Amino acid sequence: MTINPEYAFKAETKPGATLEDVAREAGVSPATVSRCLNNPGIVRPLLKARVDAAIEKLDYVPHGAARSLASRRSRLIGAIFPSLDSALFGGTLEALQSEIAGSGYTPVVASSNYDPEQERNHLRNMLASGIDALMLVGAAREASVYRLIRQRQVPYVLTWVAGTDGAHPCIGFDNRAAAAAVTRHLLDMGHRRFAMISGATANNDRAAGRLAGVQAALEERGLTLDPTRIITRPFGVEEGRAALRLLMAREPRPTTVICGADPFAYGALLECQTLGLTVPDDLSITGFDDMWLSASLPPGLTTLRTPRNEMGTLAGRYMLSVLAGEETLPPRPLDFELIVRGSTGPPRQ
Amino acid sequence: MTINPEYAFKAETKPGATLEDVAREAGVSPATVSRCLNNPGIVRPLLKARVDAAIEKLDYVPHGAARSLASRRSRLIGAIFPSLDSALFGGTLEALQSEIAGSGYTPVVASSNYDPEQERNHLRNMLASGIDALMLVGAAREASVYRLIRQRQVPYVLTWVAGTDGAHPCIGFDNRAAAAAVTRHLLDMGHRRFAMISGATANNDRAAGRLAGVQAALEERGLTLDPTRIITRPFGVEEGRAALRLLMAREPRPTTVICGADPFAYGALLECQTLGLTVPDDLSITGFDDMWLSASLPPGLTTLRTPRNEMGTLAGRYMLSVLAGEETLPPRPLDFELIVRGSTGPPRQ
DNA sequence: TTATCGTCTGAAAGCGCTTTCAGATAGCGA
DNA sequence: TCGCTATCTGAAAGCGCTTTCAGACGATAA
Repeated sequence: MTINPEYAFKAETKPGATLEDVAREAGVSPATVSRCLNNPGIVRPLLKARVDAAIEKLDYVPHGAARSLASRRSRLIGAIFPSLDSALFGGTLEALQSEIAGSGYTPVVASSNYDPEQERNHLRNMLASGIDALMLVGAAREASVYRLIRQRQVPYVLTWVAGTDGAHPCIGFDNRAAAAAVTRHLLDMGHRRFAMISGATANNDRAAGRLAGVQAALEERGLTLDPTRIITRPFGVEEGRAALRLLMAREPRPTTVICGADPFAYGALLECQTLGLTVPDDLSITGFDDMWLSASLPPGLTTLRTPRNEMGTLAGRYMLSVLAGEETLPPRPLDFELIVRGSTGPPRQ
Repeated sequence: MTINPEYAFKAETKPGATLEDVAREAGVSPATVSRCLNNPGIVRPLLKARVDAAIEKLDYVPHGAARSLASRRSRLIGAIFPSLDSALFGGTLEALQSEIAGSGYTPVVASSNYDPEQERNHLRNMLASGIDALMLVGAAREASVYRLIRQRQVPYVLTWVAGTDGAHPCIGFDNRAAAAAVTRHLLDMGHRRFAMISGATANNDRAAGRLAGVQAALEERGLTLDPTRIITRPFGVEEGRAALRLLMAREPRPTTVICGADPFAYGALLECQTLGLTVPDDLSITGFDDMWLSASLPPGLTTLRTPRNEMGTLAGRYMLSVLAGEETLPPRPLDFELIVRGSTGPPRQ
């Protein structure tokens, strides 16, 4: 394979026309060109046309850094996710991105790998690059992190959680209530022996909230979730599979397993097949998030659909509105929806 | 819920210490502070310590835009993906991000929704915000797009494809060869009646390459892929399901279905269950990419593992190295690997 | 026609940092 | 002790744009 020398770049300065060039070409002052760009309509149509022509002719692209410096706005919005390689947060990011793109903002993203230390580093980086606003996932983090953000006066919004009692602007849903809804669905069908496969709850208030929701709903009916019936694992199909095997190895077997995330449930369903268990007759299984396979994987996974795209969209809209200087209150907690499919049914007598 | 007034931001200017403040505090010149930040080691340890203390004390964070403007580097690397809500490109993004994070670069990302028009817009945006380098997926796009990039002298790299005959720096694998490998595996088992479920090939050279690879491998053995045996669909499980139903509705039925992406294959496998077909005895099925469920979904999906994380890592490394001014040649095409699992076997007599 | 007002344009001052260039300082040999 | 070189530091000039301020211009009213 021959290497085309055309792309043997050096790290050089880019030439490119400047606003001053455009001004000269159009026979106006730089100030006018700037106005055409940022506030057309304030400039006389005739001049505007001349400027537009000059821009076109010189193929002018404004210099972002210079703009940011002079205007004190970077047009960059930061977003830090716990992970990006699952479709879960990808949907939120995608939605956020489309929402803000139209307003000339671009997201800068980072993934923390569920590690507070990494999150903090990315945050520092982003603050240094002058992001105008920030989106985070979850509320559980050290107070010093929030202090850092507030000190820089960067508007921020937390997603995937709701109701921090007004301490932070949140755009999300109540994980606890959602998990309780799942649990009640099972209780109503007559289940009494529960087990749960949960994501790690340290630094993850979503997972913690879901666990707490299950426990609370059980206690409402005078039941408790035996700690040995709670398996905590990193998210993943194989992890769900292994967890289910563990749970079914001990008598008395649970009649239902609540999974804190869909991948766990996929694994659990598949393992039931392996173990020769019939779902839902031998065991009811529920997931969380209604990811792309939940409708398809037989017998269809009963799961809780979370508004993952909506959160991205609304978070974007919220930040844009704050940036526009509008008085904005974050919306109430978003709705979730229990999707009942074939994987849940009454327990066998 | 009461709203805490603490976060009723306005779009205000941020105060924050400047480099000059630090210089004053440390009793040195701004130039020295700048050097401490960008080129420590060139400055006397004693002074450096004083500066560090001042930075610490004032809680100074450098102003990214000012830096970019003065240094002509934004420390931003652009990445445009066709989509972000599948785990496919998420892995690449995640890997890219970790690779460049250590060097003080941050990715700015966008998703084009497989739409060239959107891709072009994002590109313009990114060029305007002064990205130092750019990662794209695939090679198929209008020449004018590449012209735009070259004109701005922005180093770029294409991923998920290989070998554009040296026209572009690529970090990826040969989709055509990969698909041919899958096909030969099936040919060697004795299959002769093939069908394919393919992603849309317009503006998607990965999908096109995979299709071409299958056709080429068949022609090597004197076979052809009947156009009516090729179903083209947007990626998705349900789409794969529907496509399989179509393919099996017509006699003579194929003995094997090659899927251009794993989600198709998941759908196909599930639909076989519905139709009462035994895999692989009645039908062999293959996927592409070895996504997270391929090992778990019974009977295990034979698929082609693509180096999706590796591409992110290497693309990041390549761009960093170009930015560092090193003479860099992009690596040879990356390896792929055929993962044989239970979903393929010899055709029934 | 002249005075007054409103609208639009241009001049110029930065935004906060990097980087060149020249000057200061210290170290060394003679 | 002096002069020279090698290091390190500081002064100052921008980087390309936004935005304030004042002035120019045309239009309207008297």
